Amino acid sequence: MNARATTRPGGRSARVQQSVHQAVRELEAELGRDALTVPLIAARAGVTPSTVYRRWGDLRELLSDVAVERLRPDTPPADHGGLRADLEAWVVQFAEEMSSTAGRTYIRDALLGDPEQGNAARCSDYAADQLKVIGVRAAGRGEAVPDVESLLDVVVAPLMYRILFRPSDLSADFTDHLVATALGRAGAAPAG
Amino acid sequence: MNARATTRPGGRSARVQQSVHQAVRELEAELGRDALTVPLIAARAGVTPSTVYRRWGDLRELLSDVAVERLRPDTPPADHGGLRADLEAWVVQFAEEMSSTAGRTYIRDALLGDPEQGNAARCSDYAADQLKVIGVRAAGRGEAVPDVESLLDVVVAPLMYRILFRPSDLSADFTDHLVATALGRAGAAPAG
DNA sequence: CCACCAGACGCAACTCCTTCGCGTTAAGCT
DNA sequence: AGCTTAACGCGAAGGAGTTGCGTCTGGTGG
Repeated sequence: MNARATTRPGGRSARVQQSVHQAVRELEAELGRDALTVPLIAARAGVTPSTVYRRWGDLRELLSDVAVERLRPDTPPADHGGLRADLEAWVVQFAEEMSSTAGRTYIRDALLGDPEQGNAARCSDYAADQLKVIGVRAAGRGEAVPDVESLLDVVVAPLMYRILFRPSDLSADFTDHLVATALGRAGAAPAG
Repeated sequence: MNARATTRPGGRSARVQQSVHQAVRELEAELGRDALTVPLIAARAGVTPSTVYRRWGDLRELLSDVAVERLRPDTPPADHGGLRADLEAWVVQFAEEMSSTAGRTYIRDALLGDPEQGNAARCSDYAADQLKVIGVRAAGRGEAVPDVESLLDVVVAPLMYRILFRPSDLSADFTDHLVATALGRAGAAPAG
């Protein structure tokens, strides 16, 4: 669950990680993200700051780990009876989560605090997994489904690009346009 | 040139900004990016650390400004006599620059140190400007050109998404596939 | 041309984050 | 049960980040 391979996963190490992560979430809710510091988190978690520094190396890496956890979807995508409906619903929800202030902060934290980019890859895997579930379900209905690769390129990538680089050019029906493009049918005009 | 509007652009302020930016570039080349600190940069620039903190507020915001400068293209896109050739050449060069270690670092810095995301938007504008030049040139030849919006969605976004979130799935001929898709002709299979 | 005003900088002191060495504890293994 | 080693606690030292105050520079109105 941590970016660094916990060579000794049992017992105390797991408890420390658990309590530190929980401390981050609590303090973030109470004081706001900008007020977070390693000594503060360590005190809340009941450990010494040096422990946090040794395990995570940096406040940003710790926040990156926590951010990835919060970006992990907790439920499989909803079933609306058809590929297009499933995709549209999923993209709308995904866009709302990711473009919110909190979502953008989590994305940035996940991207930034991880030199190996393992956490960023995990974020993409979360989306790919969700899309795969939708695809398998549609295939079970006999529908023709685009592969996950192209969905990532055509739907997820443009959405994330706007969230990260062009926040002013993100509108509601842009998501519909993306799904329409992905399914090879003309949809709403690009909303930008 | 700075993210914050320099209310007093003339004279001393401009000199300070100039010397600080140059100090960042020098020290980055000499010691590496991770060794940069505000006091170090300030000493090299011949100013006090408090000046840097007051103007930029943070090391990350300063690095963000410098990163955006380095991401700005210094030359217009090369003319290869046709839209497809121009696009392919530009995408290849863009991909090489952005996916390099230095390029990724600059992108991350630009994204990170800027709460307003103004620097990130400027990065996107750089790419849009280059694409626009290519488009205008092609239109002058009488070629049909896709608009910049769709090029950003179809070419730039998937590329940046892989660079940021899926660094392992980025291959050389992926760029060819992107251009082929953008120009509405089947190209190489997705390389990933 | 001169005086005034405001923003920017230098200086210095203070807070606290960050690092590191060393001793202790606990988890995994035989 | 005993051993090995990774992980944690503790404390000290160094350095980054912050702030108040005085000074200086550059823009502005008389």
